[in-house]
Amino acid sequence: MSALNLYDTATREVGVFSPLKPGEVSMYVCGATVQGAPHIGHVRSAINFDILRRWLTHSGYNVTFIRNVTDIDDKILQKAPQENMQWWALALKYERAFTQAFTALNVLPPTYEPRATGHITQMIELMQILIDNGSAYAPGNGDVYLEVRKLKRYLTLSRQHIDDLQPAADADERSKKDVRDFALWKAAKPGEPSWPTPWGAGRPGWHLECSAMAHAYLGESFDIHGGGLDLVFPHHENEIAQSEAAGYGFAARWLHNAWVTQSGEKMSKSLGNTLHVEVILQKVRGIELRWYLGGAHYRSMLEYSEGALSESAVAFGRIENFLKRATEILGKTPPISMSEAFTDAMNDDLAVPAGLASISENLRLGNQAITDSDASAIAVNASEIRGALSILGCDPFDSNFAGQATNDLTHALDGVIQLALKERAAARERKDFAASDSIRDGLLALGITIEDTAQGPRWSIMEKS
RNA sequence: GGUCGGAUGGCCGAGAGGCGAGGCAAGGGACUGCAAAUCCCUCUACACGGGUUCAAAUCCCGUUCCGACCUCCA
Repeated sequence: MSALNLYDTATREVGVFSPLKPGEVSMYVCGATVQGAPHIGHVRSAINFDILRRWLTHSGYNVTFIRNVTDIDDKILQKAPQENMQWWALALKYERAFTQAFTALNVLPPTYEPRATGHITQMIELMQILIDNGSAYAPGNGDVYLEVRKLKRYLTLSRQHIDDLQPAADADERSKKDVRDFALWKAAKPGEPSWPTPWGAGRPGWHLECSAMAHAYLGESFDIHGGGLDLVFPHHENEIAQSEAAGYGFAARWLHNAWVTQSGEKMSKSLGNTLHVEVILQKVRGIELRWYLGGAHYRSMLEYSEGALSESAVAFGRIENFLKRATEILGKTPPISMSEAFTDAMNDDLAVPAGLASISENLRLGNQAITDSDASAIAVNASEIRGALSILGCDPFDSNFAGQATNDLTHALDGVIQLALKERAAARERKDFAASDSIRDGLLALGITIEDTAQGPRWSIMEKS
């Protein structure tokens, strides 16, 4: 079996993944700033890292997966009065919206999901270390800054040079020693929430929380730090700066997912071209949206289009249909197994598109096996498809997606349809095709499709398109 | 100005020196009373101009166009 290779943003190379501790993987992924409803770009990121996590777990690692929630920041404070809410109520409202979206898309809950506001103590401890060792300074107005010129190295992840950066818009901060210095802690303005610190009351700067929380749950060094490509600078650079200045090793490997775009442009709140998960889920099922978003390579931009989404949903339906038929023929849910082709694809920096090609091959062979009534070939291909789908988080047998499959109503419905099919069979027997077709058309009008197979007619309920 | 990504067939989307990933659509065929589903076959590529090489979509140089980040972002 091939070994897992992963890209590293820091080296810009794909290399063999070997964890710091054998058998254990520690992962920190930057989660949402809960200031609005999740759009499909947000959940794409979550899905990408969920696939990585599932693959690591499948590969035998014990994965500790931390994904934070940023529940205090400028935008949250700014939006709260607009929605006529307390900032903390707004934050929790959108945190729930994210959780709901993740559940609908079968994103596994993280091992732990720390909130920034719950880790002020750890942030103060970190700032104390940074001030004590001279890396940070408090000018006395309640702010605390990291002095970037003192760092041994800075901007190595994004490979920029400090003097080449465009001057910041807020460069007129007089209390900063250098305009590039960034805030660890922001002094509270009147009416803003604040927490007391030795340097004055205020609230966390954006970057500090991730350094503090990664340290709290994963220690001084951990295996993988992930997030969206747009976090490379400044967020991740500043996390590195804080953590390394404190003497920590921090992340051994950096993974960044690319964006969902529309007309070539990144989906973002400021552009107003966002597509909320909630809205898309009125068009396709969660499992289909996940199949679409997870199908692109995580480092490739995914150009959203409604056509591509619905095409993708149809393609997924074909796979589901095969699994359903295979299950009927085998008389049991096919067990999960992993094909070599899919394994190799995933080990090659999570080459999901190559993995999809292997699923297509399984599907073709599986359908052929149904035609040939070759039960063992049906079983092999169904199991391998299920195995691949389970890693992609799109296993239709997954209890997160099941539920709607079998219940008393379906059972009753089956009985009713069987009655109709019996009438239809009789009509076909006497070559009264007008009658048999009117039964089929009648069922179709109710959203029930009839297919005649070698094993007899089978029915299914049409999915919403 | 600095840093970085991209341009592949009608469409979507991989690949990163040699065998044309895969899917959708299209055309043909098999199966079927007809459908549906499924299978088989066929077809169309690497933005442009140079170069390196026995061999370039892939490497190098240049050009054009698109996009991202430069302290709000997944």
